[in-house]
Amino acid sequence: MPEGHTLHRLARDLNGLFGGEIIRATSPQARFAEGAALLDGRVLAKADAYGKHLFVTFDADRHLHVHLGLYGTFVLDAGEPSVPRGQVRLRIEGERGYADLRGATTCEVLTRVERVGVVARLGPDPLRRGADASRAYERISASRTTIAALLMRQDVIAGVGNVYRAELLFRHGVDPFLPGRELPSATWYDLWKDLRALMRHGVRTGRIDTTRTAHTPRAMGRPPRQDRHGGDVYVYRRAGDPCYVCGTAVATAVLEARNLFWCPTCQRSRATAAE
DNA sequence: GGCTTATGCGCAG
DNA sequence: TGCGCCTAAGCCA
Repeated sequence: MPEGHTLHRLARDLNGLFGGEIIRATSPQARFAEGAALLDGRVLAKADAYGKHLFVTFDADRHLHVHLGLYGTFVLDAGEPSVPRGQVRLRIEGERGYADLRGATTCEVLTRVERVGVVARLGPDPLRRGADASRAYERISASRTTIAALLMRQDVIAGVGNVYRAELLFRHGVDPFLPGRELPSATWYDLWKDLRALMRHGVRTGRIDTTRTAHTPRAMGRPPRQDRHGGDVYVYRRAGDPCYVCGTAVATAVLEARNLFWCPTCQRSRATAAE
C-alpha cells in the first residue's frame, strides 16, 4: 500500500530491526542476485525515506534504492527466517529477524552521488523535517494544470498518492479541477499542514485514515468506520455512494490515467470564494 | 481457476 | 495517451 507514509514507516522499522548490524542479503528469486551480493555481509547503517523512495545505507558507499511501485511490498518479520514464499526479490536477514522485498518497480544499489541525484528530482516531502512547502507552492501557483494532477507529481510534492490526493482535496472542499495558479496561498498552506498530520498518522498506524484524525474539520462529522482499503476514507473508491457530509453521490473520473474521486457538492470551487 | 483491479511510474510514440 | 512492468487480493464462476 505504498504512498509516502508506507515508506517512512518501513524505514523506521528497518532501522529498528537491522540498524547497525551486519546483515545477510540474498535474492531467492535470482532477479537481483548481483545487487544482493553487493550488500551481503555489510553493515546496514540507516534506512531513510524521501517521498515514495526508500534508501538503505550500507558501508562502502552502497545505497539500496527501493521503489515499491503499485504493488511492491517489503515485509519485516521478527524471528527465524522462513522458507521464502512467492517471488522474493531480496531477503535481508539479521540477528533478530528478516525482511522480504517483493514486486518492487525499482530495486538497485547506488552510490551516494547517484542517490543524491534521485532525491534532487523530488519536491518537498511533508513527512521530512524542514520540508519547504513554499517550494511546492512556487510550482503550483505557476501552473495551469489542475491541483489534482499537481498533487500526484513527485517533483512538485513527494509522497502523495491517489488516496491522500482525493482525501485531502475533499477535506478542504477544493475542486480537484481547479488550476494550480488559482489555488490561494492560504489554502495551499492549510492543505500542507493537514497533509502532514494525515501522513504522520499514516506512519504511526500503517493505514490511511482521513475521517477520524484530530484535524478532521468539525463540520464533517464522524462517518462510520469502513476500513475498505486499509483505512477509513471519505471519497476514495466510493464512486456512486453517498457523500458522508452531504449525501451527494461521490463522483469519479480518470485524470492522467489515475482514478480520481470527489464530491461534486462539497468540492465546488470554494477555494476561490475569496475573489 | 480465471479475470479484474490496484495506494506508481518510466517509456514509446 | 497508452502500454508494460510484475504481484496480490478481490471478485466471479
